[in-house]
Amino acid sequence: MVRGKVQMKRIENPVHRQVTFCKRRAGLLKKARELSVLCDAEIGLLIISDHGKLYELATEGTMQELIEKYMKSSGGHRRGDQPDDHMTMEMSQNLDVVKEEVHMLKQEIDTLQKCLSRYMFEGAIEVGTMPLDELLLLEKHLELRICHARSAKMDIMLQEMQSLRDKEGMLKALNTLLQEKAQESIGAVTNFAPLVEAVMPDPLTLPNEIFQF
Amino acid sequence: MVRGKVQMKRIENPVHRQVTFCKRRAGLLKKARELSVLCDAEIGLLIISDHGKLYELATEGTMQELIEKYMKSSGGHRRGDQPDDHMTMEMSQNLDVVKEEVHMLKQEIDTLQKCLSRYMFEGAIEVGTMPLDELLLLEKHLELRICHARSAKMDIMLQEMQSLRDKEGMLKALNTLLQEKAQESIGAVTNFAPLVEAVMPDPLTLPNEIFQF
DNA sequence: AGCTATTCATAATA
DNA sequence: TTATTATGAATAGCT
Repeated sequence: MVRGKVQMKRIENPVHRQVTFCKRRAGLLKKARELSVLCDAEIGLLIISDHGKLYELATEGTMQELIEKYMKSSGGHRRGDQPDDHMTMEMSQNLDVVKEEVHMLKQEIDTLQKCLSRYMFEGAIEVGTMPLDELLLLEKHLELRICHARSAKMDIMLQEMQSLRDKEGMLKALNTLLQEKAQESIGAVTNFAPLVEAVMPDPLTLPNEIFQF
Repeated sequence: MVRGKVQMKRIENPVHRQVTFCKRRAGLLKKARELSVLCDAEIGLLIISDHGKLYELATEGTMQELIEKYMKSSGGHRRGDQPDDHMTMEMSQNLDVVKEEVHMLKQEIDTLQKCLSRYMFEGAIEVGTMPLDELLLLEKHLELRICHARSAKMDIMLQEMQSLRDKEGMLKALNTLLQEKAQESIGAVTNFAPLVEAVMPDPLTLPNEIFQF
């Protein structure tokens, strides 16, 4: 059963990965077909597994035809309007530069993801290898953060308490009013119990000491 | 809300169709990216709406590269190609696609960096805006991590204590040995004070209760 | 664009 | 692979 949110990173266990690949591939193909039918869209889907096996879906005609169509609509360039040599060279250089940039960016993302997952999840794993001074620093850092978190929590809870006290005041006023009205209409009848407090002790009027933070 | 099973046929109402197309297209692209990441698969996805608008996804490199790959692995029958023109067109399309990718990657880096700095340093800054449930979760998470850090610290300190006790034992043995030798060589002289303990009380022999954790 | 009540997809497991 | 099932995700119908 699905425990917790699924981590969006490569599944390292090969068996799990294979099973998940099977299932999600089926799901993806199904969704693609559904979108195609429901919304009258043309869809081409290529999936190459990590073992290099190819799966494909083309909702209308063949993949070849779809690729032809793609070439036409995505580029705007057709066979015929040839840019001159200068243009071609410039594009080629741009392409290299941009591809290089993509590579760098991907590396950066990789690093950041590792860092982040270390900070978010693997707190337990690497402390075993840390020297004492770093551990003391980490402990201090965590204590500080927990302090901040608790203080924020406290703020919220105090706000809520205040709002509850406000409600208490309003209810009490209402209570008094109702009591007066009741006594008015009943006249001679005395010792009429308060309407709200007669039912049960109002938790809002309990002493504040019960709030343990 | 979703009433009953969705009929798997073209949605006739153009507005509904457009809305559904948007939503499901986003969902399909997301699922495709997830499959690619989780299972290390290479995926190409082309969607052409009923109005002829093109949407695409290539998880690794460009759509063109993927199509090349597809051509090879699926049979490799192409029509008579004209390498020069084809090459030019491909580069031009590559450039657009790769630039798009750069944009996406930069956004991802931005997100990751924000996340990371939140986790590393700015614990105090954004907790003020977090809802109570997230705060409680954060507190728990931090408590767990501080537990691990403390346990690691404790391990190191216990190891050090053990090593100190070992040293204590060795020194005591040495002390005894020296004392015997001294008594041997001096002979008749009695009440010769132990060599080490005469200088100052050995801190290693103090009771263990001074270690306060 | 957001918001929910639902249906759907799927991770872990066998 | 397939089947099961507890859960997280996706989304249809409305605002």
